[in-house]
Amino acid sequence: TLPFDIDGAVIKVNDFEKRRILGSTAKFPKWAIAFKYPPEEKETKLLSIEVNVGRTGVLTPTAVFSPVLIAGSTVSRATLHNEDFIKEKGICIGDTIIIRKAGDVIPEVVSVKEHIPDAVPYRMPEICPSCGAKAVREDGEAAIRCNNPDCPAQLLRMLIHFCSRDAMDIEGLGDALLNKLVEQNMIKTAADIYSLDFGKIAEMDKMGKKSAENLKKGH
DNA sequence: GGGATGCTAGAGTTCCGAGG
DNA sequence: CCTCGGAACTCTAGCATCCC
Repeated sequence: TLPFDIDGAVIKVNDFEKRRILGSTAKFPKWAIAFKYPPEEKETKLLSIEVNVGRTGVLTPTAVFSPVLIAGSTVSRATLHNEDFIKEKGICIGDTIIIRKAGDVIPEVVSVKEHIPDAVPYRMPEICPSCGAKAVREDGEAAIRCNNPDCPAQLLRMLIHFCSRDAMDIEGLGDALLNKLVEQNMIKTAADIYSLDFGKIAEMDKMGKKSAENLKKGH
């Protein structure tokens, strides 16, 4: 009966002394828990599965589906985590799938509603989509990895991490510019950041001027 | 002012290691 | 064996900032 929308409620122990006794873990109090309403679910068609290479070389499949409006925004992609997740759900390209937004934020593939007549189970690539090296799944692991230390996709991810706020905190050097620098072979290792041609960066990118200034400061 | 880019919040899954 | 903590990875919206 509230005059505004809510997505759930927090249920708490209604006694300060009991709260003190219960305490908390490193992340959450043990005396309160979120109660969320089931998220809105929508049907859509799975168009393709993209495979991305992360910083640690893990190959992560991403579902690309027909855009659907759900929980206030249009969604067209969702992570599929790994090969086991795809097998467990029985996901095939062309399927009608059910998606939702976990916590009203993160797009998630819930299940397959219907297969196309000649559906073929999806198989993860045996080579890295970025560098072409053999992709390996170690015993007992869910992830498939590219172990090539010179893989450009891994290098890019590593650089993004290296420049990020939690690491070297180099303002102005974000995903897009780093992507260009890697594509143009101006960076081959993280250490190359410190021997970049600042003038050239400023020429190739309008944001480059600021990046160059920040890099010089950091240097 | 418009376009490009940087950055953050927020939730869930998986994996790994530590400790009880 | 179980629980916990932390890291990695995924997504979009929306605000801030910068340059032309």
